[in-house]
Amino acid sequence: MAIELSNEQLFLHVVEAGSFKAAAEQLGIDPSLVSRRIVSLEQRLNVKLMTRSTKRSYPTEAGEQYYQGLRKLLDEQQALESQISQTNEIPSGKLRVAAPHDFARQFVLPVLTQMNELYASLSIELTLSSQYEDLIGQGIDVAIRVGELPDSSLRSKKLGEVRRVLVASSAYLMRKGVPTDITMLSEHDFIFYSGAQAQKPIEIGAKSVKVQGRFIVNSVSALRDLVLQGQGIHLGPKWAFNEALASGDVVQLFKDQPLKGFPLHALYPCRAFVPAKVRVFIDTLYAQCQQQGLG
Amino acid sequence: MAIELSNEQLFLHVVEAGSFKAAAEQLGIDPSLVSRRIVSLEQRLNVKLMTRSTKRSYPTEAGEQYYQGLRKLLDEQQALESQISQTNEIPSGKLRVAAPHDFARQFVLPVLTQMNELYASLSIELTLSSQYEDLIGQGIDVAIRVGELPDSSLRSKKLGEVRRVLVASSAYLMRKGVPTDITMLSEHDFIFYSGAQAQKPIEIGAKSVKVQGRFIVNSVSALRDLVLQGQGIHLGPKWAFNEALASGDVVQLFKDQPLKGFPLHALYPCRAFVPAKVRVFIDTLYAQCQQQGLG
DNA sequence: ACACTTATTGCATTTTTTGCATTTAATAAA
DNA sequence: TTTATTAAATGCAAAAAATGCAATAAGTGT
Repeated sequence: MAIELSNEQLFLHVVEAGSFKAAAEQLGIDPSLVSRRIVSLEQRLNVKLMTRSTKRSYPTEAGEQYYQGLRKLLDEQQALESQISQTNEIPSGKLRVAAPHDFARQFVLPVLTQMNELYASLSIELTLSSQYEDLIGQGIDVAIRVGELPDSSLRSKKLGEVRRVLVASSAYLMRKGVPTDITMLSEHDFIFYSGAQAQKPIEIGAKSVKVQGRFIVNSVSALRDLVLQGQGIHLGPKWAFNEALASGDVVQLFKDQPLKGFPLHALYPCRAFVPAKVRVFIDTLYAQCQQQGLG
Repeated sequence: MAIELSNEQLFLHVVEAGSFKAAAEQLGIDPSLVSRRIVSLEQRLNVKLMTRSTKRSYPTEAGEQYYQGLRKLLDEQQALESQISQTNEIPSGKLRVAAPHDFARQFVLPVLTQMNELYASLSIELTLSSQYEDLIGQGIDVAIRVGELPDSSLRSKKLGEVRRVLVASSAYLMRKGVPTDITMLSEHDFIFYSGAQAQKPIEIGAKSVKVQGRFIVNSVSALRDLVLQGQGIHLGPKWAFNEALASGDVVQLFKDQPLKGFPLHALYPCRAFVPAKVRVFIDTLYAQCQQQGLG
């Protein structure tokens, strides 16, 4: 069986498969061929790319660098070729997404599972994290970010606006009383999401009020649990509380007063040709966000 | 003789050589081989890349797109490989520079001739123009820009600051009188460079004065000729008048008053790995600018 | 229409690629 | 330390491809 891959593409497979043999099996070729071609690549570059061992073969430092760079370049080349050959580009290869945990569960996962079903030759790696500042450039294709954008040399597409709500459980309000004026908030127990916004004064309309609380948690779902348990008032993303609001478990305070929302962005590397997998993912996620009320 | 080029690289050669035969001769291979490999590439992409003819063969529209994209990607891959293999990267391939005419003659050309002598496998294409807004992305590797940067998705490196001087010939001043106060400038004949700055009030120190004139020219050297011929006062880049000032043909007015300069930038596409040819060019040009008093 | 140049095709040859069987090397268990 | 196990490298022969030469076809300019 002939091989239709270049040595460089084969190298990517080997790194991702974790061993020469695994790569050979996935591609239906002889392991010796994999070995020979990697050696040939190493000789051309005059650098050892893989550290061989029985259990697993790892890329060397140079190999890791080469892998990261090549993956982008070859993805981009594929995008270019799809474009010029007027082929409907089909997402393929490995799509690596980084997103905040709770947002991802609600918005990203459905998109990824849909893409997974739709495109047979696509594999997916989802990194859930709240700390992925500089993950791009380390192999992440798309990162989702809530809040103002930092500088960065990345491209961005605005997916929508995260509206925020001030919520508390009816049990809590029963116990502590319903604040009828914004200034009354300072007398209440607050629950904060960690990060820049935590413990900052809350701005509602033109007014600003300093609030207090003892819980700071970096998980939206954990915060929702705390709210439902009546631990206090929380200023959080509307999407996380839609259900609880509908069921009446949670009450929205100052419903008619405007609260500043957060912009929501997809960040991806700046390149001339954006691979289909990235484009389709962002487009689908955008549609998803619009549809679910993050317009 | 074996060929060490991929079909894609060969395609770049063919486009640049202008015909299959020329490419074959440059590479020391048979023209039939060139033909076959281009056909093979066309079949893989399912698109006709070249329009064949006897005298010259041109890329089709798809071919042109593919050429532009590939050139960048392969340059970048080469930069990546040089980096990981710790090879001192040697500038090679085609370096395409766009720069304003007169600035290029004084600053860019020396750098390019030096690079041309230093690097045997480098070829150079210099586009002299004052209108090259969006040339990058159309095959230009580096563009030089005087003045404030527009937005753009390009990377930039500040090369220096173009200091400006207010100059006139002694003959002109003899005839029209030497302005001793800034407000007196409004009574003089001015010569303008075309563009945004033309005919705008001149700001010297804290003062601003509206000036008049009938010449607007988009050439620094032509403007210098006009100044030398005593046609009027000109606010122009200092570097263009250094010689004339030293020889006394031209007199600098309000020498001790600060005049706002223009920033000078090199713009180049945003990519993960900047090819050696681009890096070396910018670095050398930077040194050149610093040395010639554009710090 | 003719001369001339370039691209393409047929074919024989050389070179490279590939898989199988085997050897070598490395890790893990006894 | 020895042994069992698994992966990577190597020798070799078969298969596939890449290549150059010579001949043909196609396009350009006179």
